[in-house]
Amino acid sequence: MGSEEKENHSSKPQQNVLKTPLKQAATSHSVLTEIQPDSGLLTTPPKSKEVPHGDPWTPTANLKILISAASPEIRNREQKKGLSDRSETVETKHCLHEHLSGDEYERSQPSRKEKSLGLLCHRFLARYPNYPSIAENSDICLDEVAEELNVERRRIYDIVNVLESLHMVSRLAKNRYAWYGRHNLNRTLQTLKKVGEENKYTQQIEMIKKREYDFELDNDKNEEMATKLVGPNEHSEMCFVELPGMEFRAASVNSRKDKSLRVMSQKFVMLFLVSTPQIVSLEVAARILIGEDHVEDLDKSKFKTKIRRLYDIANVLSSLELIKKVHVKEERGRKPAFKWTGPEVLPDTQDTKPLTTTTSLVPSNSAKSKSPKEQCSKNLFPLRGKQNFTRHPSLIKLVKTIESDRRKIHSAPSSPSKTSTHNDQKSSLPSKMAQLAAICKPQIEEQSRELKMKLTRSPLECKLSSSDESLLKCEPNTTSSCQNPSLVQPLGVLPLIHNSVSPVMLPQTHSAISYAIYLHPSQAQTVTTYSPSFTLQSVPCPNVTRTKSVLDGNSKIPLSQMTTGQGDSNASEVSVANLMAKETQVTKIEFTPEKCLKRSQALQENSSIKKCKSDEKSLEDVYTVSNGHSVKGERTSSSTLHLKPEISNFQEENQHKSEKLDQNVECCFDHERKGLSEDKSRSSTTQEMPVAFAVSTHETLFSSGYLIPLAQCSQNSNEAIFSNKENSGICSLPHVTYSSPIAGVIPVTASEFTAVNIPAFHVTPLKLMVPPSSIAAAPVVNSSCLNSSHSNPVQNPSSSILNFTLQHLGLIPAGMQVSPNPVLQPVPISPKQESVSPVSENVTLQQERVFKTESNITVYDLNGKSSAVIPLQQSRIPVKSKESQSVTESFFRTPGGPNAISSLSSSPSNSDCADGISHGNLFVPQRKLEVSEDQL
DNA sequence: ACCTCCCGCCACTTC
DNA sequence: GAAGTGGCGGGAGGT
Repeated sequence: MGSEEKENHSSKPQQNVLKTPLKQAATSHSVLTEIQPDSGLLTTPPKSKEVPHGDPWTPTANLKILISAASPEIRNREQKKGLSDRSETVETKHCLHEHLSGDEYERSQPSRKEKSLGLLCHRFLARYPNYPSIAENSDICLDEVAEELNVERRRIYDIVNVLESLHMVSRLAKNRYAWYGRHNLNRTLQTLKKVGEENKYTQQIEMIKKREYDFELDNDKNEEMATKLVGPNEHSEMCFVELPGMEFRAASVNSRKDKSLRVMSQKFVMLFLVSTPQIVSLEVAARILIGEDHVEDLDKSKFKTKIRRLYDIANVLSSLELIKKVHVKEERGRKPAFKWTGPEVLPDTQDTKPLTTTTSLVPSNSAKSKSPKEQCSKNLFPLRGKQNFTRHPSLIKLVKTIESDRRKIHSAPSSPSKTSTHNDQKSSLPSKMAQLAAICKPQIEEQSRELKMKLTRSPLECKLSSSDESLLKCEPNTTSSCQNPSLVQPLGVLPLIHNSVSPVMLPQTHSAISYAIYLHPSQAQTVTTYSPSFTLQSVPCPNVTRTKSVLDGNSKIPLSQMTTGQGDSNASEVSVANLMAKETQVTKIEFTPEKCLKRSQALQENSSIKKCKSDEKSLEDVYTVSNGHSVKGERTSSSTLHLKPEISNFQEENQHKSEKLDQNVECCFDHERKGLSEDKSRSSTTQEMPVAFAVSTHETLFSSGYLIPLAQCSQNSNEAIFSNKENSGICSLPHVTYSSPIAGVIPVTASEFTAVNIPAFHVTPLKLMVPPSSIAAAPVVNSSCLNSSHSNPVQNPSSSILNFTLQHLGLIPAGMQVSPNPVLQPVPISPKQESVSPVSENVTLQQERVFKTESNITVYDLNGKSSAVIPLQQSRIPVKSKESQSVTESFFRTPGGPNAISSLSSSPSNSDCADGISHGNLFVPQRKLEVSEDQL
């Protein structure tokens, strides 16, 4: 969407974080003007107010404003400079009014329609990139936004709440949210779909429909039955479904969250995802939502209120192009309904496919495998996160300072729990993390040194201190790195990552058990030879994931993958060095190993996946071994959660693209591909990887029954290399939890991150991030030892590490070496996966499923033409539509976007599922419904 | 008359 | 007590 473009510009770098909302107001106005299609406010904003006094740009207010809008940096500057407070803002407005003629002013005051939430949401979305790069600072200051958009903050809450339900934003603090864009969208949708399936929404929908039908027939008995049937599922619904890594924020919001728009929004989305014709009428949705709360009281007022809220949600979802309005025509008349136009969600993939599973499973598992209640992030994550994190002594001081600074800087997060706050911040700010790391690293290092000198060194401390640098560097990456570029969102991931990754695992060879090899960070530094060739530079969060690859003992691992992973890591690093200038997101590189690991973890969590059990065990073993204690439970879950979602996205692609390859491999490749293919410009693509490095796909099968996260190792190695002092200078990051065999696990508190983050706000972020785990792992191998077959300096470390690892594990003969294929190639993104293209306007829904049913839903296009016939209810025997009719989508449809296809494509699977669930016992009379699309 | 849904009151939270 | 959040529903604009 156009939003993306604008977003890219508008999106502010982290620096913006400090920006004062008010100050920007002037700027914001200008921005608004640009953005607002409707607004007649093209006028130049008040000069004096718009630009901070000292601001050099002041003279050409308009021009500057525009520029500032386009240039985050400028805006940031302005913000920093600006001291304006509310009064200023107000004045600015007044000035604006003055400048405008009466007519203009009136025009500026949008009509009711122009004030619609949907439109507002569009403007809001236009301010941020769909796929913000890690480097980009995507903080959302509600005050600023409200001013810029010239709306009351209350409205912004409506938008933000819905976006939050999709994990497109998360609350960082009072008045501040972090913008993730669509990075997490797929994950979220998958999770929601799973939850929806678990909640048997399909059944509920059918029950409600049946009820209605019965009601029409004056059959009250059936209605009662239906109600009862529906009732059982209701229980869990009120919980807010969170993604791993995102949980803290959401949970922290407040006690009202359960009733919040967020939950409603999620449920509403679930309804679409689980229903076969992905059309949900407001009435049904309202009833289900109400039903969950109280089935009995469907009183009109409540129903009305629910409908109102659903409109609010629908407007936002429509702006996101996830749904579009249609009308369902029944005998009674036509009812407002919405049709899912968002990306196809392949929830089952995870379960079905172990490989992909990793990714998909993680998120889904967390949400799905567990009861809805369990899913509630509140219950699950917060504690873990906190518990797991232990603040390194050396950091305490720094942290305190930072925290104090932070308080000064911005209001503390309103979120209830302080702990949550820490977590939130950590998780929420991947990019920030990187920045912070860069900023803090030196400080931390110094402090750590001092502390070391003074304090008695426990082995752990030593390790930590030594590893700090590397760790710091790594973590951000790790977090962000989450294999999927899309997943890059650091926020959510970080916390988990820390947990999971941070533990440094010592290589242990369990003959039969798959395991991850982790080296102690300290070792890594010590042992690792710094390779100059690898220059760690501020890189937009490299996607390097610190994954421990756990492979299925049985599964074959193509060396290529491993190689690929390495290559990726290398490539990512290299690319980083090369591309840094560009600020390309190249850094985002996914590592197969991680995916694998994640997947395995996910599998563990997800009992449903049977194939992976062996993997799971292996993973557990790994964790156990690495940590020395049973950390796996928590960490695994957490890590799994984070990873899964990310992976899931790729999984989808993988499934489509390469089934022949080992799933793990596929995942990796896909990720790589995506990563390679993507540019910033392509942010629109679902998968955010701006730059992907193509890794040679040659499949070398690793005969050993073990899956070793070579890629990770490689990464690690590289990272480890970077971890050297030189590197340390470059990036610093908060620690993650470290586990040493001896010391055990040293958790780093989320607060640390937070603390670290604060400084970052001020400082230009360094982006190089390396997963701690990777670092840890890498260190073991000396670069010298490793370089056996490395044509590229860059690659060498990874490959060497890989070989070393393999040999060490006995997976490969000592003499044998595996070389990573570091071929960097841009990979074209499959159209399908490109979630959104700004430009797209009309999408044709190609195939609607036609069921052999008496009653079908007719889909009408905007013109009132029936474009498709859709079975109102899922029939047991779906027949693929022969008539695929196109429905013109009025809004910002992304042509290539997954949406069009997705919904349709997904429908079959959904129908299947739905059939299984819903049809199993219930027979729902089908009525003939007509669905017509309305313009939004 | 009904559909939409903006608007803002006000309760609840958090600081 | 102030500010931030956001539930809630009156009621107005649209159709």
